[in-house]
Amino acid sequence: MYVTNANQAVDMADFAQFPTETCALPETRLAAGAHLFREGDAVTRIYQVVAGVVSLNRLLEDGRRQIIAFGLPGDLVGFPCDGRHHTDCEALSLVRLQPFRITQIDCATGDPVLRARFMEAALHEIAAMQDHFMMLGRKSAAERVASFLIALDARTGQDRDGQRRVDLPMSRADIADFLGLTTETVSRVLSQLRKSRVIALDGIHRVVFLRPAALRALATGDCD
Amino acid sequence: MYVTNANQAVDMADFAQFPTETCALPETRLAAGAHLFREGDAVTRIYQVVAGVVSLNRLLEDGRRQIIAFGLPGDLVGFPCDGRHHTDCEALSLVRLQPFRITQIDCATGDPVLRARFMEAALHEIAAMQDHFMMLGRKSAAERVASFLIALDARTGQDRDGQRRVDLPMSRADIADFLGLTTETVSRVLSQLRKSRVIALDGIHRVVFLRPAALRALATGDCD
DNA sequence: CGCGCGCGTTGATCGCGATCAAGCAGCACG
DNA sequence: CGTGCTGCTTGATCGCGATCAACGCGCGCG
Repeated sequence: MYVTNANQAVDMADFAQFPTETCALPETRLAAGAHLFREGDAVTRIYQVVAGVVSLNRLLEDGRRQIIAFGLPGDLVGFPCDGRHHTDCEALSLVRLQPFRITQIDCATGDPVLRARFMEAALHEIAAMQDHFMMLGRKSAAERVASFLIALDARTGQDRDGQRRVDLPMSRADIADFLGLTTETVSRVLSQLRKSRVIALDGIHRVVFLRPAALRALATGDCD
Repeated sequence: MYVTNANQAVDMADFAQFPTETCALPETRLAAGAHLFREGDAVTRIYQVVAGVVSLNRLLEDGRRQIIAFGLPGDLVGFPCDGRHHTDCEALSLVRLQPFRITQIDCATGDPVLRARFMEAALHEIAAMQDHFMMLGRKSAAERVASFLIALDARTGQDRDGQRRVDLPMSRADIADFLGLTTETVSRVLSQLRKSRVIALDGIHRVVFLRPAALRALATGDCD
């Protein structure tokens, strides 16, 4: 499920473990920057991300962008509504995808086990989006960035030398558009966290958690 | 389909038209201010709002509140995630509700038609939330209020003397918590729209659209 | 009728994050 | 090796919406 908070970190990877007979469609690849689908497109497939990262975007006429969710390995993307996609989906890196025919989801026909999984994924996505709402509507810039790092850590964080490390596979602009901020503000908050020894930056795209408790307190607003 | 934008205004009222045998549960009522369920509660029922309005809320430890959605007549509320509710649900007025057993939704057992309706409702909710994201992340205060009025009009607006009218069944504080603003800002924006003759206020809880086109332009940011 | 209370409105000020701008680091290219 | 480009960082300033405060209005109640 989508990058939003820790309790969403249910492992969906077993989706891919369905026998290929039920999948019936070969894995596809997408280069960084390419679009998997766009808002308004008719939905014929839904996809499970096998490797890489995608973003689900909404655009306003004047160019303002909001990233609804990042799709990480295990996530399902492409939920239809009235047969149409309601976001753009863009690859942020080289992405491998397992497609499923939308007809396999329809209630009349289709595989009941796959359908149940699909339902479960949709309900998890709703819960994940609810956390994201709190972030966008009520949290400060620092709280948003801290929440984001913690959510990403819960999904893809690694242990190394007893410290948590997390890769940021997306640009600062992508993070900003996800959090409802600007790239400048994201950069400033990360610098501030670095200066106060809460995190360290190991290159642009890797964060080391030096004081995870402080980060967690910041994320939930308990720091006052 | 929660109050979010016009293209969500699919009529869900036919949910209630299922023969009572499939419902099997009697309609319930809830007084204004009472809670239907709270975050963390085990999910045994989902509910369709028959009359009145409910809000789905998230709270932060320090009291900050975000309203995820308003549940208007026809809407389904109480989507489970891992068997738990992930929001509070509070009645904003006297509410009538049609409960459904969650077991009727499970894939193994349960009514397939009801299950398909439930799936459709969940997918619509996802799409509606995506619009709300753009609102919270990227729109100005005036754009948020205008978008809200237009979305509410699409759901519950009335024609009267050739003018659209819409009731606001919730308080200014509820609107503010839905839009990620403060009550003062909501009040100021409404006053501004009134002074510029875009809307008129017929009492505290009713808005008349004087210049719907201007309101629509404001909502989408086309006014520049 | 007087009073208190909750909710909404309006005004004054503050501060966070956006905006505008400059500089820097990494990297592909000839 | 130099050059240009792109993405990230940092600084200076601005403005929107939050905050703090006062007031008005409707309404229930003694």
